[in-house]
Formats: sequence, structure tokens, C-alpha cells
Amino acid sequence: MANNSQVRVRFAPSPTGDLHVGNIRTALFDWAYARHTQGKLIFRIEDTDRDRVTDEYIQAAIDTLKWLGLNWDEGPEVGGAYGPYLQSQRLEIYAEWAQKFLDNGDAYHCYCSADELEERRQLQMKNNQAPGYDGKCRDLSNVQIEDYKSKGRKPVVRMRMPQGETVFTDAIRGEVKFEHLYVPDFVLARADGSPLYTLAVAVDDILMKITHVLRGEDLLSSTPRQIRVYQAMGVAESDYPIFAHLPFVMGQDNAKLSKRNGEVSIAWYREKGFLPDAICNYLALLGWSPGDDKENITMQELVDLFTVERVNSSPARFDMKKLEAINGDKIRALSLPDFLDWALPFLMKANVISGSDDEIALVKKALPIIQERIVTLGEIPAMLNFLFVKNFAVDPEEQPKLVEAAAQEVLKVALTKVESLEKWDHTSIEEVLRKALIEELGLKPRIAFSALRIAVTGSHISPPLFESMELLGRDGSISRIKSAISA
RNA sequence: GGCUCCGUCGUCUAGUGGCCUAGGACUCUGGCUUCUCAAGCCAGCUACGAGGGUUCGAAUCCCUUCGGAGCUACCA
Repeated sequence: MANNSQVRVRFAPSPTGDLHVGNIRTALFDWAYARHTQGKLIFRIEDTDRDRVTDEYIQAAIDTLKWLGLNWDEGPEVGGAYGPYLQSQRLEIYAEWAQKFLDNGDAYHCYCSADELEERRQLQMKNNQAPGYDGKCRDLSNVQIEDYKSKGRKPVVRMRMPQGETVFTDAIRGEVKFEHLYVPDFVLARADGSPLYTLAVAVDDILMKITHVLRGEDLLSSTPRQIRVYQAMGVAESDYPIFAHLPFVMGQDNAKLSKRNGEVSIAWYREKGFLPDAICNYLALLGWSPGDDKENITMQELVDLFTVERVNSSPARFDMKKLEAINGDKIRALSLPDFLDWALPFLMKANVISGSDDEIALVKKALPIIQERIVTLGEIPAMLNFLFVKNFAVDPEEQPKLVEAAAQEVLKVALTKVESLEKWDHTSIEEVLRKALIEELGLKPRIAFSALRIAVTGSHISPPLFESMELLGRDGSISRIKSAISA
């Protein structure tokens, strides 16, 4: 196996859509392994299928990795000695190798049409045979070739699989063996000369001197094809990369993660208000574990602890609840300046604030009292809206609770006490209200403060009442209590 | 169908022959705390897919079986 001293891992997505949870978990492991070994992370775009990969998706993939903090050493935007890193810019390279394979007899031209192949496949299935290319064009005579050409047929390049078997050691699963009987000759390049995944991935991994291939389990059965290409390239077995096939991340119902059973696009989590560190922390726990009972880890701890040996081989189910729990932990651990930086864009986007200095100052004061009450940043606007809203109105569903006689009594007493307060801070407010409502009127705290809470914040669920009143200010609080009384 | 991978609480996992009457986390349930909601604290529920071996001893090793997943493309 590869014995280079410098570890070179690659993350090579085919951006046919927004990067999803599974992609990111792979990227995260690739990144963590590169950093753990102080090796290099190579970011390569597999866009050989330009019908499905768009520039927008490529850019989105780049942005997503950056947002998550998964930086790369070679690839788009940073370049590197083995570029270009977009496969669509490496077409001549693949064409050269395809030609070389043809010249050496490792590959051959196949003139079968898609329809013919499909027809034969159906027949194979019907006869209970393993479907796959039957080798029809393996040894075409010159006459046959001329005949095809005269009919205007354009050939694809197909790799010749020799008899035998391919055995390799997967770093996660151990020895895996494939009999070539079940690995049919596969297509390397289309009739127009454009390469297919099997050609490009193998050529690039060798040319880019990749030492470790950590990728999804779905690619496990394509590994013998890649190894076949290495052989045709004349690569020594000791220079093959080490393969490590990561277990799947699945949805709730044991199916591959999809829109149906949970949001898959990382962009969605970003908008919802999940922190990159929380996403990475959670994803790291899918198929890997730090080994001890500690699960809430930092990116640095992940780097320090991550080894392929500790990666599981069994698939994991994605659990939104646990992600939320971790996100809540991460939010609570945020410093106030960091929390402010994360919170502001959400408040602006929801039009709760416009971004003035006064508003920001107030947000800064309010954040500590909601920090342990939210699970995602997206909940912040609703939590703080009562401080900024111009036309305040009590939630219609809460309104009935205010008109009750007992509530009116509380509000009236509270109003007079609060109006005569000299210092407007939460301790003074709490002190005077407790004295008047709890001690003197003998009310239970939860009863006494409920009406006030609704009057001031508009809902029976809110940040702590006295702090909320302090932040709202004397005038605002008093006028809201007044309007609750007259209502 | 064939090939390949996988199988510990509901979920993520710890566990590599005795430390396991199986540990942690999330969820759920009950309680404490409490100005609401949270947070925090305490307690509880629940698992080695099944069946055979090997062994003094098995979640850990072997076999069979059942289940799940992936691949089986001129997608990646």
C-alpha cells in the first residue's frame, strides 16, 4: 500500500445538487484525517457529467465547505501542484490514458448501441444471469469494425477485465474480494471521448498522488474497476491508495437520506440556524466516536482524536433531535460577542431590527437571557421581537387570560408599584412586585406573574419577566401594562 | 436474481474472551428546582436479530439462518 510519508486525502464530490448531509460527513472525515495526520486535503470536483453538474452547484459546494470551516490545501480557489482540480478541465489527460489503454490492449472499442445493450441486459435478467456487458466487442475483426464504422457507429472505450479476482484491504472493512466474473467490462469514455467516473477518478487519484481514499460505502463495489485502471496505468500495487469506505448516513426509515425523511441540504441547516461546529460535531458521531463518554467535542478535539481505525462499518440513522441537542449546547457555549455575530443576521433577515447601533446594543443586552432557551439561531427573532416591535399586540390566544378579574387586579397593583419605582432594573422590579403581589396579596408566583408576562411580552412563554421589563424600558413596560388594563 | 457490505437500548454509540446482572449520549417517562419557557439536577424504561457450536467462561471467535443496505449505467 501507499507508503508515502505525506498523507494526501481527497474529497471529490460530484455536485449534482447542494451538498447534503452524507457528502459533508465524508468531507468532514476526509478533512479530519488530513489534519490529524498533518497531511493534505485535496478538494476535487468530479464534473465529468456536465449534464448534471452545474457551476452554481460547484460554487455552492465551495461555499458550504468554507462555511463549515473545512479548509483544503489543494483545489478550487487555492490551486496546487497537481491541478487543475476540476475534472472538466482535465479532459485531455483522460483522453491520453484512454488511448494508451487502447494501444496496450487493456481497453477496446465497443460499438454496441444503448438499445442493444439494454435488450441483452433484459435477456440476461430473464435467464437469471448476472446482468452486465457480455464482451461482444472484445475481439472484433477488422471487417466487423469497418462494418460498424460504415454504418456510422461511434464506439465507446471499454476496459477489458481479465479473468481472476481483485482483492484489497479496506481500512474499515478488512479484506474484500471481487471475482471478475461479476465485474463486467466497463466503459471508460463515451463515444464523444468524454471520460466516465471510473476512468477519471482512478487517473486523478494516481496523478494527484492520493494516499487515502475515504468515501461513501456506495463506491465499494466500484473499487475493483479503479484498481483495474491502476493496473493498466502501470502503477505498482504499493502505490495504490488505501481505501476506506465510510458507512452510510440514512434517514429515519432506513432508506437513504432524502427530502422525505429529513432535510438533506446543508444550506437548509444553515438557514435554520444550526452552527457549523454543531453540524460537524454531530456528523462526526455518525460512524465514528471519540472512544470515551465525551461526545460534545470541538473541531480541534476531532482533529486530535480522529483515526480511521475508530470508524464504524455499520450505517447510521440521522437523528434531528440529537443534532438539535448538540446545537443547543454549542449555542450555550458561545461567548457573547460570538453569539451576537451569529444572532444579528437572523434578526435582520426577519426584519426584527434594521441594524442601528441602538438596536444592536439592546440585542447585546438581551442575548444572555435567551441563550439557554434556544436550540437554533432561527428562534431568536421570535424570542426578541417583543423588544423591538412597533405596534405591540398581545397574542390573541392569550388575550382572554388578561381580562380575568384576578389578572386585572394584578396588573393594576403592579402598575402603581412599578410607576413609582426609582431605579429601573430587574432586581428592583422583582423586589417591588414580589412584595406587592406575593407577600401582600398572597398570590402564587406563577399566577401573579403570568398576567404581567402576557401583558409585557405578549405571550405566556417568554424570557425571564423582570429582565424583559428592564430591557423593554420603563415607558414601554408601563404603557403595555396600561393597555392591558384598559383592554 | 447475482455480487458486496452491514446487524448492541427507539436513535447514535462504548465494548476486540472474564472489568458486562452490558457503559455513555439523544429521545421518551416521572420527579426536583422554578416568574413562564428553557437550562440544570435526580430517577426510570429499553439492547447484544435468531439458532447452533468452540471455551471453565462469549456481545466479543466459528458456522447456519433471518433481516437491512449498496452495486449490478455511455451516473457518481
